[in-house]
Amino acid sequence: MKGPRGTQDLLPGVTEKWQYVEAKLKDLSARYNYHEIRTPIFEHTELFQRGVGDTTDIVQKEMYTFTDKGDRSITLRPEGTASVVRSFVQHKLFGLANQPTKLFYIGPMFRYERPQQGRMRQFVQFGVEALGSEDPAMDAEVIALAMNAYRELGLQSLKLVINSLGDTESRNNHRQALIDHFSPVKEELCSDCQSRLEKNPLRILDCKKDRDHPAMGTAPSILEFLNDYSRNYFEQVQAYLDAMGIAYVVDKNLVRGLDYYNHTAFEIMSDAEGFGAITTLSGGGRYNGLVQDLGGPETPGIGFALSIERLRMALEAENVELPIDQSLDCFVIALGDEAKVKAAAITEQLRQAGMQTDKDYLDRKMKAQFKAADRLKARFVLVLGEEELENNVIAVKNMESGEQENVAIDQITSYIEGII
RNA sequence: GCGAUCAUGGCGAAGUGGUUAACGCACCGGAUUGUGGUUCCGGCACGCGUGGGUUCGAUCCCCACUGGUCGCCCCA
Repeated sequence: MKGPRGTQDLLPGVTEKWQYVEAKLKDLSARYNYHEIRTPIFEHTELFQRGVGDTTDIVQKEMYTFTDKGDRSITLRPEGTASVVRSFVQHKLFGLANQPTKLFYIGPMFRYERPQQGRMRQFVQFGVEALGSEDPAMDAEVIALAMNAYRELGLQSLKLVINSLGDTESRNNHRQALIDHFSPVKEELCSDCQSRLEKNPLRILDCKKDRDHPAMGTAPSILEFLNDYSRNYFEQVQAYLDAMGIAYVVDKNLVRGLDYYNHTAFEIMSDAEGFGAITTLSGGGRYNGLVQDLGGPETPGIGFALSIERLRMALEAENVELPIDQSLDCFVIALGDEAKVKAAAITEQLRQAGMQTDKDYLDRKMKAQFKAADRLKARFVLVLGEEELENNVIAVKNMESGEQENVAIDQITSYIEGII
């Protein structure tokens, strides 16, 4: 038996790394005053159709959708924002005293795709959403948080790319201009671009095959279509980033795959060696119309999401060692039947006193028990044999120094507490 | 969804149309009747992703399926 395609089991040895990363992200969120929200991993299919957008790849071909026993169309969430906004509206969080509402989430997402390194059918995203503020400083805060998530874990080779998609008006005007621009030469474009023309004309600008087509150079840029408000907003976001000392590049061809984005869009990519075709670590942007689209009051929002899998890939690509303590305080060795019983009691006593303690359960020879203790990185080995039992002591060996001494059995816990 | 490639013990990795499927690491035991290392000796795949087919006979040939990886698409 194997797990379904595109899924993975996280086993002891790596779960510790995940826990470390997750704890870091939660700590980071707390410092920026973002609070955790947990939403269901499945939702009504309609939420994503309306929220993410009917024309997106996610909705058109990547969703895990099924009908439940009550004949409802259900979808495993492919991303986090739609659910968070739905919850924000449903529970009327816009009415709370503290605004903007700053939320973070972490959990599994599902997309039906052809898996490869860094692209899973079930993957874990951490993301934040700030709802209720249309301040360029808010955009900068979210970007800063995203960058720090990587920086604080030790990553160096990062590239922050930003762009503005403008407000809805700017965006739609630009889209139409692109369609007008490329339609006359549609037949000369590659098949991908011909379908992009309807779906997502901005993508054409990114095409590798049609890079040299004459229409490329003359294509209208989004920046030309930004109205005054949009242009000014984008400039202010950059001013805030500059003030915070966050380096970025503006890429006017940066397009996000989800329909709800407007104004600020950004992506963080890894420059590290050994990254394949997939270099995007996280992405986000502003979505001022989404709350209203999902039935709430007109409320601006901005957020981003990162994949823990890709974050961990980046850590490995940059050879970042996470400071994970895998040692054990004590390992108790028993020799003889009588000692075994006493050793079990002492082990339990040490554990209750807070020591990470283990013992042998395979009736191994003393030598083998020492090897086991060594493998487990035990700091102290406690040996209880017939001699010790007779004298009511237990031998305590410091595995690092090699020193060993006998300690009275009824003193053992306080003795260990004293030296640990 | 399209194209390519791969699949042998816990891990890495040889291999051949035909008696007992190399080797390395790890693990277990012994040399060393109670101390972690080294060395030496021994043990460890009724089995070569799954299911069919070809054949006197297949881990090795063919087909399908499943899964991994890479590229495209797209993204996190």
